[in-house]
Amino acid sequence: MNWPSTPDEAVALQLEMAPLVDPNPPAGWQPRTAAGLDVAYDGDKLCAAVVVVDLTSLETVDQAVVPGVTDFPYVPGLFAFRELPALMSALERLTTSPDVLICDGQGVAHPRRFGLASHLGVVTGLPSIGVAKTPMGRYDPPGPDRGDWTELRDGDDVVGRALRTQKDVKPLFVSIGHRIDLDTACARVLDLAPKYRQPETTRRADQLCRQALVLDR
DNA sequence: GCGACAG
DNA sequence: ATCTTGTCGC
Repeated sequence: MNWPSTPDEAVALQLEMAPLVDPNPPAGWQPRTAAGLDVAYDGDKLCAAVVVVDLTSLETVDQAVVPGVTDFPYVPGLFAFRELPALMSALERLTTSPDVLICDGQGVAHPRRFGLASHLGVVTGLPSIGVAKTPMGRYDPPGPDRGDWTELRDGDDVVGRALRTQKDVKPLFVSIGHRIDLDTACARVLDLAPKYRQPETTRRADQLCRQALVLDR
């Protein structure tokens, strides 16, 4: 199927692609770098940014920003269709391929098990993690300490975790995107968030696309 | 029928 | 997402 032009077509594409999500990590996979992705908006204009970070030192090793326009309106459940094109072109401008994508939104914690992180993962073939600030599902509050977590459920399915990345700070909602397991996904998110609620990847991508949006006008 | 609904 | 000041705390 081609790129959808209506919400109905978008839903159909998600239903068609959801079975392509692979919950198994690549054989012997040991990620050294992680890419954070984010988009900032100004009316119908936007900027997408990707920042690649070394998982051990947390230093930025690569980054890219691209301008664009909003094609798709924001519709809950169809968020990916708004940001995916711009994020893909930003990814194409990196000089090296990151080992895992850290996405600002859900992975399989989604009505059709195919949120932004899963969509990006399947399209790129890269392992991906969904890290959302608000849940799409039900959960009980995790304990107050960094690393505490509870299950995020959609009906009877466990689709992710409510993960506390800092003591007494609102939890993040982590779900697998593609080619990764939930334990590993949460461990890497904690690695990337030693000091703040959000992973360093997301924080830097957020900062980069915002400043690019300003300079571009 | 009514409310809820990633960013 | 974005609109928006000061303020409490490490």
